[in-house]
Amino acid sequence: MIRILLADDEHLIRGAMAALLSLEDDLEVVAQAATGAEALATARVVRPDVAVIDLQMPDLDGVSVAQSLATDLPACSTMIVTSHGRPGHLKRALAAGVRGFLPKTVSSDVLATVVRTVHTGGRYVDPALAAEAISAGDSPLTPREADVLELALEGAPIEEIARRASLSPGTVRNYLSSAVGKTGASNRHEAARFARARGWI
Amino acid sequence: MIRILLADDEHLIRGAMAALLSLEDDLEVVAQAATGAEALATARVVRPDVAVIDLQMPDLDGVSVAQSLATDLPACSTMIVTSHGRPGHLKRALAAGVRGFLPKTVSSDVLATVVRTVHTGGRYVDPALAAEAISAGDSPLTPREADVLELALEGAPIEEIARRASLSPGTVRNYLSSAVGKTGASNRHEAARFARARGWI
DNA sequence: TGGCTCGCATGACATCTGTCATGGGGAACT
DNA sequence: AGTTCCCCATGACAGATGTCATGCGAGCCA
Repeated sequence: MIRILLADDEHLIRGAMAALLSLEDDLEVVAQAATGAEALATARVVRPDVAVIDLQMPDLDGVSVAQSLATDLPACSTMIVTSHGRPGHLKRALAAGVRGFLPKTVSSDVLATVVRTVHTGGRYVDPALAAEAISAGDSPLTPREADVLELALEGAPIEEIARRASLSPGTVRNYLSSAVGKTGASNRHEAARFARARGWI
Repeated sequence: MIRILLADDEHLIRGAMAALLSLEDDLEVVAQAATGAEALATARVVRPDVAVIDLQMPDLDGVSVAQSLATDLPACSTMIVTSHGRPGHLKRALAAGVRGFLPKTVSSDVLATVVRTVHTGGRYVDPALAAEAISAGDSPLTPREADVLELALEGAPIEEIARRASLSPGTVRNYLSSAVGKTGASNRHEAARFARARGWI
């Protein structure tokens, strides 16, 4: 019997997935969580065999949870399911030791199969997401460029970005300018959206 | 027996919800669809009692589907479930004749209950979403302001917005300026995000 | 040690944007 | 008929932004 921890902030989805996984004879949902923190806390207590975690949750995102789980409970295999899969997430997830990565568009038997796969030490990444990740390529942004661009996402003026990044406005402008050049965008907002779509920030 | 049509682009979610609804004795999922168009076509054939539709789908969004269903199949009650509920959506949905509006954070028995409620002619709107919609208030934007702001969402420069809206750049700047004033933002990008969050565009 | 890249910063310049004043035409309401 | 609002547009000005040249120090690698 494979013991599963299920984490998803959407109660309906979580309950439904639990119902669905429980239909399988060899799978058992032993715990559920609605937030990242809750998932971590619960996992430490119930020590599941497999953790199925939603990528986007109110507090910690799925990748952070996976990272903590990897060190806390090395015996527990983590897999991530997501609605909107961005290439960067996949890369970060794999780096965090995630063994399975699926979009929610897959069918339920795929989910069950992957649970079994990761439990036996295997890996599974959705082919479509993998292809996307490869075609998106590596981020050409330097770490600081990515930082600054991320702060620019919400449309804040440069001065505020500078404050939040503890940089001078001139430096911020340089980074943004460089990022705009690298993305082929015509201004920082477009660049920020572009980088976001690629999962670079 | 209440006959249900289920539409959601996420296969996993759809299957899981179907499994969950089928656990209820008086509910039966008679059809599923992965896109808005598919949902419409299927509904015309199977004539369900209740249509449970996801708000965001690849082609038509849930509200458009609801609108078509309302004229095509007046006997069919439509309800919408969504991950990211924005006030504007709720308003549009109610105007389109939707009888139920739920976030996916609700529990499964609420879903089943609401299916029964709308089937007997009742209405149900998630209290939290309703409160949000009320507090967000009506859009203060004029139609053209909203148009222009929407085009500004992706971060395009003014000149491109002007071309796409068939306006002069000066006019675009005026609308944006007005919108920025009304939203209390400090630039058009922030204003666009703000308006989007409110469901105004 | 000498390049190399990166982080950080400044200054100058051209362009883009936000703001304001102004005005004409049309629709709606009083 | 007058008032008010919205749509559309122009012009002018200040401030924000994008671009470029330039510089210094730190870390990395051959």
